[in-house]
Amino acid sequence: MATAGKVDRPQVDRVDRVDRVDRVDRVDKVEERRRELADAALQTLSALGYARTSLREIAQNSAFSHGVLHYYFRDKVDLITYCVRRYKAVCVQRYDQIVATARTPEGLAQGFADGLVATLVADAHMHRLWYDLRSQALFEDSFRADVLEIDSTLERMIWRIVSRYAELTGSPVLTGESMTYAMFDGLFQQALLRHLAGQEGAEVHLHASVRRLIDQVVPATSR
Amino acid sequence: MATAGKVDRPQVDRVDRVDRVDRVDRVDKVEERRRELADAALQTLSALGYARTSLREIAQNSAFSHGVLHYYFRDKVDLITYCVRRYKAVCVQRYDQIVATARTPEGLAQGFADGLVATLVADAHMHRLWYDLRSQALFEDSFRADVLEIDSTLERMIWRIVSRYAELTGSPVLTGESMTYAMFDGLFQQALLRHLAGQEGAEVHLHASVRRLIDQVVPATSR
DNA sequence: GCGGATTCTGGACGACTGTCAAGATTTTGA
DNA sequence: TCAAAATCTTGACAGTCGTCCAGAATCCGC
Repeated sequence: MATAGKVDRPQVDRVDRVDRVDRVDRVDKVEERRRELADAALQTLSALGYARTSLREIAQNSAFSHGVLHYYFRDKVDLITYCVRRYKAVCVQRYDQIVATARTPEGLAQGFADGLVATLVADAHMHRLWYDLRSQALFEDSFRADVLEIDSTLERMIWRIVSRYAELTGSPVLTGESMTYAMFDGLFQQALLRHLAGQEGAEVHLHASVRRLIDQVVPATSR
Repeated sequence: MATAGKVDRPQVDRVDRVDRVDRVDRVDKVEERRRELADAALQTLSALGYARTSLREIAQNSAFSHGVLHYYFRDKVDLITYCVRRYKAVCVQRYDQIVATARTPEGLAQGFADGLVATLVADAHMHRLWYDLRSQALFEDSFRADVLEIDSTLERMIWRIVSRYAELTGSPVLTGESMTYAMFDGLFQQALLRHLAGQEGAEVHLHASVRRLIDQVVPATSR
């Protein structure tokens, strides 16, 4: 009868070690199931888009029936919000491995451009979901806070790469954090639409324009 | 009984002047009603977003009942597609007046930045609809062709401004047509989200970053 | 002003939606 | 092992959706 959201156990008299471990296990289990359902939701959303995704469809892409969604999530907005947050986790881990390795500025720039093109092709459905949800945030303020937070995360991610590049070249970065992100995001979004539309040059064009934007944002030092 | 789409009149024996005028009048009248309904649809869509807009809601924002929509449009996709096309017409006329007047590069750059900020604030709902529909095109290929065409139109519009600016300063433009558009679009989209989220600095930040991007794309000549 | 074509209304349809709750099933703790 | 708690299934609910259609209302040439 109790919903999973509020993990309240009546007998909280003796809070010994065992009980605490139990509770953590319980919470972890609930959280794990939530993640499982959210992943099914993300898969469905990235395939159909926000406007055409129903709870029953999500449930069919999971191992459970549609009723269980209301056991782990208050309502649809709660589920989608959780999905948006989860998306961030998947997203950040994806990008950060790009920066870690490179030592030369050329290697970093090339690795960055390569990485963007690679994820453009490999994760196109996930990326279009992001742009779809961000568009929803223009209308529904339920998602807005989370979307803005993810945007900030991506912003910092781009900034880490660009400022690292500037550090390696010894030049300053001409644009601010958010402006830099906005421009790269614009390039990526354009490439995504073209890629999904089947335009052949999309990937190559993205690669070239990313390389060019890097050089534009941190000017080449003549040496 | 006949639907308005296929304007077929049985008696086409004597195609005289009067008949021809008649037909034109008929077509114009149907087209006018289509535009009227499409405008109601655009108003509704820009208020609610694609996912939450129903045909009945659109009809309520017009002077007609919901049945008439299927008299002038085959189905929902047909209506929305028509709306997307109509959006372009509204859109282009809006921007082109920005360029026409300016004579000095400074005037043009300032007018451009001012214009973008002005439309960001005044037409925020229309702009968020555009980004919403463009996101839909990532999923539904019904809209894709029209969306891509509108994107090209906007691309050329931006290019006209930037290349005119370059012409006035005597410097070349460093980036291509589509890359230039993508970057400005990224800036604008970021500003739109922040503006709708109520962040105060959004407009000022857009203005500053647009000015900066202009100078970045066509380098200042020292003279 | 009449008669046919055009335009519009409003209701009905089947399908689908989010939400909920009663009960079956499984897990858990003593 | 057994009862209670947690978890899951299933069916039902009140709406809303896009679509269609019979007929009312309007327009227009004669």
